[in-house]
Amino acid sequence: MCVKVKNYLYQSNYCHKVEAKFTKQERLCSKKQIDLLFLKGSSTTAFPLKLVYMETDVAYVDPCQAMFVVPKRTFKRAHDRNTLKRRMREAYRLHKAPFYELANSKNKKMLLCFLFVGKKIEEYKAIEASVLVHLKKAGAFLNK
RNA sequence: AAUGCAAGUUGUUCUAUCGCUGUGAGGUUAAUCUCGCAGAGGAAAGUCCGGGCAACAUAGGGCAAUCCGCCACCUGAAAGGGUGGGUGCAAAAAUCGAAAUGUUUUUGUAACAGAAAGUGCCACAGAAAACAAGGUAGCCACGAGGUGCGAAAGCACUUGCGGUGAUAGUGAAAAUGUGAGGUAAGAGCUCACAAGCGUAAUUAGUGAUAAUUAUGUUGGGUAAACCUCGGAUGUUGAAAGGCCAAAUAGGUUGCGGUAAUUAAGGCGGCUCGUCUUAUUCCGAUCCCGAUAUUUAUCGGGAGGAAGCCGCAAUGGGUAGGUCGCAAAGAUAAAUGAUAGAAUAUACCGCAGGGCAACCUGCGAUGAAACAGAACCCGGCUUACAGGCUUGCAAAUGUG
RNA sequence: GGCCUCGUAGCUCAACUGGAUAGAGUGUCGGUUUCCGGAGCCGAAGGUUAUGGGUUCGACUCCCUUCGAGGUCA
Repeated sequence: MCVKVKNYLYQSNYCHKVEAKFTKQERLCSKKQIDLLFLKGSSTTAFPLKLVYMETDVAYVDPCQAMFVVPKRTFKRAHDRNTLKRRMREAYRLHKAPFYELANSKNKKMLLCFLFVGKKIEEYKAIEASVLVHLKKAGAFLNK
């Protein structure tokens, strides 16, 4: 009995935690899909970031896949690029849950790509704000 | 005590929440979940060197190419690094001396083998930039010519002739320096001394090298120009290389079918293959004949191929997976984000001490340098906030 | 990850085997010509030869260091 209760608890925890996870399946890795996305996807900007997005019907995409890009042209140092990517990923991870629910309810699948357009290293809060704006816009696209 | 420069060393810690990568155990068919463990530097950087490792090549030797280059010892697999010494150059100080110079000491510095094997180059200026050579500067009046005087010998003057390479001049650099002889004037032309260099011998030293003696010689610089000498290196790099099974359209080969039949006999390794004879078949090719409209159809002969379909094999291409691969380890590339707290230093404020520079205590602020592994090691180079240690520098304050 | 090439006026390129004020076109500025503009003609400015060292009497050139740009690989 005890084990069953424990398992139940774990499952309930899992339901809460899955909202804030970012596993490998949610990352956009396939080169073909990336090429497609940049060919056919539409885009929006809100200052430090730019979002390129697109609908798909690929089987292995659960609700969405996302990737984060910082151009080497503006940031020469590897560690600057790393910090920016980490901040972007973190912001997306914490705020993606409502977007996922929307997508699941509409039965649609999305590919997302966040490009860093700014030329200075931005603080976490600025990035978080722009990610929120982008997610709202993508949600509006889903609603259409 | 503070300031600057150089070298060495160090290059935050703790808690909470939510995560990331790998891995072990457990549950589950599996996806995945839970728990535990591990997870970025002194340079991970530049890729400037040297290895390991891998594949290929390889009788032996040479050429080419690249790298290294005073000596001894220590360290290292090697490149390299360290300590000490030698030589050259530069600076400073001391000393001898009238001075130059020399000697000694200290500090810094050197891609520090060879320019006397050979080739090339050395702008402009200058006579000349290297087997020497020489002018309307200068010096000379010996030789040659001319003029004058003179009986002649000779003397004097002179030179678009001649001699000279001392002086001046050029240049980054000018053929070793000083003195004497010598001479028309001069010149290593001769001699003495000194200096440099080569060779040989002896002595000291493990050695680089130094000293002495003998003998020869006066030969500019450049090897970070080619080059010579000595030493080292086979070539290519993880996109190396091994393994795996799919899909796609070609190529080649084999078998079967489309359509290649049947019968008899011979031979062999005898459920099969092959040969001969007779018979049958043919849509591709060639030849002949007939019909008709260029084309097409029909008949006969030669000939038994090519094409198409299926299966299998083979080699190459496209695109993957996995091993290589790690007590960090991926392949759109992890090692984090947020919140709170602690402390070092700097700055600010207040108080105390001190003649002063400054020091001590309390409060507020609260990590902010350079920078992110991709096969692994060792070195080199470059970047670096603040702390600590050591050395040097010039000037100031106090005692 | 390995390897290779390049960096010169605002721009595009020269400068021989080290030799002297680094040159040409274009652009800029000034003058001239024209009623005005353009074109033409004349003249001028503009360079730390990417950076910092070294070799040499002398470096765009040779050697080393760093920075930046570009290319290439089965």
